[in-house]
Amino acid sequence: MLDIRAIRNNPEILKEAIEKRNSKFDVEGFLKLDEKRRELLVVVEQMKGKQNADSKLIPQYKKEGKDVSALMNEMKELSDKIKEIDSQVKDIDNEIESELLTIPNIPNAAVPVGMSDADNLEIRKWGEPRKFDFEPKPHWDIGEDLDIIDPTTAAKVTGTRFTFYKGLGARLERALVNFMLDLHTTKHGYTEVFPPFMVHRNSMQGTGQLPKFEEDAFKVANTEYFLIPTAEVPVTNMYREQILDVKNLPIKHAAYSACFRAEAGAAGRDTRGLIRQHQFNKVELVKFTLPEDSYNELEKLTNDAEEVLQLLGLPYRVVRLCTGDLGFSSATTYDLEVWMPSYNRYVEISSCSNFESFQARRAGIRFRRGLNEKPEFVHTLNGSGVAIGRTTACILETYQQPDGTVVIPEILRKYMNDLDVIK
RNA sequence: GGAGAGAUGGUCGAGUUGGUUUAAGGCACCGGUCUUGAAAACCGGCGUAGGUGUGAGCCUACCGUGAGUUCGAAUCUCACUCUCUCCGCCA
Repeated sequence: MLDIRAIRNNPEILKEAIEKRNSKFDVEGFLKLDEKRRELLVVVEQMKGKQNADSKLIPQYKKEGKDVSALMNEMKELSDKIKEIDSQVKDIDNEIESELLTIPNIPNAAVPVGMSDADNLEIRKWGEPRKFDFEPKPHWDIGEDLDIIDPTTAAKVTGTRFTFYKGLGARLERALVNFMLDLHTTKHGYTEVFPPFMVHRNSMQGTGQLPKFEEDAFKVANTEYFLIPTAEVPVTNMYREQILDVKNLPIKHAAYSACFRAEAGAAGRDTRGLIRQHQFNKVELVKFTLPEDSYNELEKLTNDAEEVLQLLGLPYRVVRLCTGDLGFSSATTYDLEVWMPSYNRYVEISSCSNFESFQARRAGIRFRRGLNEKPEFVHTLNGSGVAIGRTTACILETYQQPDGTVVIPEILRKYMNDLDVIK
């Protein structure tokens, strides 16, 4: 959510941001509404002032034995008028609030202007995609041949875009979770949390999934709960409606969770394999920082995620998302894209974003610089560190051998009983 | 799921025959006086949000959330949420 005063004082910035994002919003109409609200407020607050003052006279007059019926009548009339204007103000407030919730964040000035992912800017590359001297298989064939990934049974039990991991496949998935959590908690200084996998509506609104993108989420029937699309939601909302102690900043959390996404609108895309599932595993990194530190912390967070891929020996590149590809809540996003042999291109495996105060304002996450200072909004950041299912897919493809077996990356072996090959 | 108790500013806590409570008071915290320094004591300050004004300031709202009664609600009514205690069920 943006600061309404900032919009009022500088509407051009918002108009420009909306256009760059290739989005739509009636800024002028919004400002008119805001103006109308303030006009009404001036009137009604003055009336309330009179009401407060006059109502003090009533007990006084009564004590003096005066007749108060005329005054009472007068005040009844005033009260009715106040109620009427109050309800108008309330309607406008609700409208302003719901419009504010649909305005996307303002991209940082360094974000390249563009229409789609084709306009994203490559920042750096790490590693060389492997050259195969045999015909490499996609991970879904490797998984089926080794009997470690089984979407067919999942389709029978649940439906499409779900999978069973079996045997060493399940073990590999679990090894990756442990490896990533260990790396981030011991070497990078994040505190581990294990969050609820369902949250209520306000939390979804706090991080920006609602109200605009409800069709992307799974809602649990007969409850007001949503399955989390990412651990970002529960972990960021841990501190909602709270004033944080500046001494504790930055707060850094690493969280494993299953993630649930309806993937509405993705029909026909990535239908095979682990790339696009309704349920997948992810280790997420979340930070709460001082406003002046957030961009520096974004670099560090991105590096923390990159190290996962480096240690696993998976070639990747870092791109800076352009305005047209940037997520609704984000001011700046780096995507990590890992080389996926079956796709013959880089595929997103992590998304590291600085939301600045956008989520903090929605969720009411603040800090105070000093005891008598005004509370300010923190900056929130998060990034995948990294998506597990896509990592599994990439390992199977990258480390496959001509005989159909898969070499386990060195760093994972201690998480897999020192096994070196899946066969 | 059943029964009961509760929810007031950073924290503790008063206020519930509706009207000088204008949310008292304590603690914590901040500034000052005193002191070699500190403590104590004393004096002053100290919630959030919105509006308005060049400005000191002024006004309005907020006592878990949302409706309602009333000229007037922290206080009365209704619904809901959450917390605690006990019982039941359960991994």
